[in-house]
Amino acid sequence: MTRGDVAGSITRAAVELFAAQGYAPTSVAQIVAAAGVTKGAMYHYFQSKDDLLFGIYDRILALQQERLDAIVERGGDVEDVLRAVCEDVLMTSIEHLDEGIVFFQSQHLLSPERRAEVARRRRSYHDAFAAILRRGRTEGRFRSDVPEALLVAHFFSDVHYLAQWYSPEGPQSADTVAGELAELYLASLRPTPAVE
Amino acid sequence: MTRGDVAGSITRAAVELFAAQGYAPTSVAQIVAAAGVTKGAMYHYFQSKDDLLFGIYDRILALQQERLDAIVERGGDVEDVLRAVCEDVLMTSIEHLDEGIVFFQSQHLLSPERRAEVARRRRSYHDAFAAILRRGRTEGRFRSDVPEALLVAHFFSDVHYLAQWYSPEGPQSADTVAGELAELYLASLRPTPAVE
Amino acid sequence: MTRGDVAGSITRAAVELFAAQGYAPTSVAQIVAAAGVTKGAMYHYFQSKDDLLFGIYDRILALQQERLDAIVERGGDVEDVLRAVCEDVLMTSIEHLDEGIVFFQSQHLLSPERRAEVARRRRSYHDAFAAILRRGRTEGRFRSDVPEALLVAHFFSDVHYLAQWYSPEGPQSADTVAGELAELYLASLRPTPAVE
Amino acid sequence: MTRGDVAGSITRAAVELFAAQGYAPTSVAQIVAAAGVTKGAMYHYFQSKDDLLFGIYDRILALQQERLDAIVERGGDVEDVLRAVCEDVLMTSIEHLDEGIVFFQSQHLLSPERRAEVARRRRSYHDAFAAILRRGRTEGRFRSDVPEALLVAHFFSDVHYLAQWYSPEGPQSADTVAGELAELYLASLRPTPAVE
DNA sequence: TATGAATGAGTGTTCATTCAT
DNA sequence: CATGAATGAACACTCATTCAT
Repeated sequence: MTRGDVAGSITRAAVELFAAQGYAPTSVAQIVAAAGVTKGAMYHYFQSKDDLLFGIYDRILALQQERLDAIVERGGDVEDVLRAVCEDVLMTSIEHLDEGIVFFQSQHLLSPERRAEVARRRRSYHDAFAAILRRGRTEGRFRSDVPEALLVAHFFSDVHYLAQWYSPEGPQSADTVAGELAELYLASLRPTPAVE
Repeated sequence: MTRGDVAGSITRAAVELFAAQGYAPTSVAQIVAAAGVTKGAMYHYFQSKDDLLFGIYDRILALQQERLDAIVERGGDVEDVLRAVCEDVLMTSIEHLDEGIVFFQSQHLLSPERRAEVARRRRSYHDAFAAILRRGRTEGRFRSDVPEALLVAHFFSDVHYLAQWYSPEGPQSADTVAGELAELYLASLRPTPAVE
Repeated sequence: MTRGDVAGSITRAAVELFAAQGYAPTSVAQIVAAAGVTKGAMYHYFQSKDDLLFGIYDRILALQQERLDAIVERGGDVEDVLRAVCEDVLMTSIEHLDEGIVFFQSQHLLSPERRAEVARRRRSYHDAFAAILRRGRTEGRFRSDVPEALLVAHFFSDVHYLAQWYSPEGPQSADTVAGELAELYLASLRPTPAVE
Repeated sequence: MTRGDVAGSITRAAVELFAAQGYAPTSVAQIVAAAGVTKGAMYHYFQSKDDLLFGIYDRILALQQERLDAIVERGGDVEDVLRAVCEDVLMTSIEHLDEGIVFFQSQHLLSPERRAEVARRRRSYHDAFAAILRRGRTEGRFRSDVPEALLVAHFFSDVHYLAQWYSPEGPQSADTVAGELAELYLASLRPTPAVE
């Protein structure tokens, strides 16, 4: 392994182990053994086990915010933008299933300060998502009879839940699943006929 | 506390602590202190910390299966049945938010045998839910262009996610949220117009 | 089980378990389960786990002292008496192999007072044995060139060791082994030729 | 204590405590206190309390096998060889009385795998001893009217029993006792007169 | 006599982290 | 940069014994 990739291989080993066993039951000894380095080396690159965990959150949050910003930047028809965002988030989540498992399972194990930091960044991410919904509602394209927060939650629940049931080895490809879930979400957003 | 409720008070304390801090970081000492009993007493009623955790799963699984069975038993229009089931599951989940947090966060910490037992019972629960979807599709009431498993996941994702965002102290009542999420779900199930 | 045999069945279960696993690793719960009684019942008949252990020593010591006294009482040629004693001790030990294991393995686990009591009674037992040796030496029948205590130890070592190697399922019967070991012992006692 | 002797001082403390109180009643806390180290240090060098116990067996078994092999290697008159072996085993046992106590008292407390390993090595040690007996019998020097296994047991019973009665503070020196016990053993091995 | 829930001090063991080298 | 011996506080769990019934 080339120098400089030490931190990377430690992070990779950590994600895999945290996803498989959970954060708490995974010992630092297991991580360094899996990464093929010594404890001393790990503590050279990371200040603590918590640091390792936060690093995972940091990467995912940065990645997702960046991708969403890029799509919004491109502009276009609001439904097209939303569909693109949804499919992209879903695809990205499927590509990083392990990180997703860790993300949703271990939030409460972060140190309080870092949990707050993660919450802040997720909120700002959800806000960017909500802004698209708001635009669609203003344009009369999305239903306005349910609270915005609930619509946001309704989408991210699918993202969250992917790791619980989706398997890359299963019959459905990642794009298919991403497309279908996005479609279901958009279907539920369409304004209901006047009578309803 | 009345005599005989020792096991109950231990379980209640455990649910609360597991939900707030996670299973692993919660010590048996904390649980018994919160329940106001001694370690010895706890180990008189439960064989292990894992036993305590499994007890929580056991109760939720039994409760949910029972409620779903009762609604299906009553019969009626398929959409009405499905809406009733969805609202009931969502309401029940809101009433037991702590248990829900524990349920989805700590599955991997159960002993392997018990994890398998939980998986088996959840599968049978999801199967009963899927049977309703199947009936609706046969009757032409629900869309047939996405896999059944994905539709099941699309619903339970909302149930799962409730604990992540819903707060009883928030502006929305439990029934409102349950009604709205059920409505969004049913909206996404309706057959798409021919042109789509 | 008839009333009054409760203590007996507890003792039997205890001997078996102590012999198989040792005193310390055997829990009171195991003993009462094996005996088919409750803890309360056990503590009705025995004051403590130590009491149970001492009961085993008490029975063996009483039995052996009694048998040795009876044989000495009968009198006769000193070598015949000694041979009879040796064979009897060996036979009795084979009949109570489990008790023997417990006896030699768990002495140090008795409470100090009881350990002293056991030591006292063993000493008096060994003294009675030594008295026979002394008579044989006085009569010029046994060698006098080694300390008496060593001759006593040389015999009881065989008794002690039986449980380490003898199996009732093995090829040799109890009497054969008892006879052979007694013979070896007596052979080593015979005065050495003048030249030595 | 010089650095690097940590493991040694732990082992020494353990032998002493195990011999005095038995394995089970001796706590790891007692051992580390006696050795003047912390629990963490102990668990750095030993995987478990059982590991500590097995280490004691391992050393004795290796030492004894080695010494016996060396004596046999030298060759010579069979009775001289046997006497040398017996005296050496007895002397070594007296020099390591504590280890001997632990050896015979705590075998059943080893983990099953390790108990099997100890049994295997003791058997091979006894086999080497039996080979000398066999040679003596073939040469007509030792009696052939009792089973070989019983002759082996008859010797090791004395070794085993030493810790029960011999005290270095007593009147007899180690060599005297070793010499006398070896002599008694050899006396019992000599062929009986023709009439028998 | 007998029960069994309850005690509480104690057990062996783990583990994130530190620090002299 | 990296090591690995050492720390020490915490952990889940056990168990002989008691006592109200």
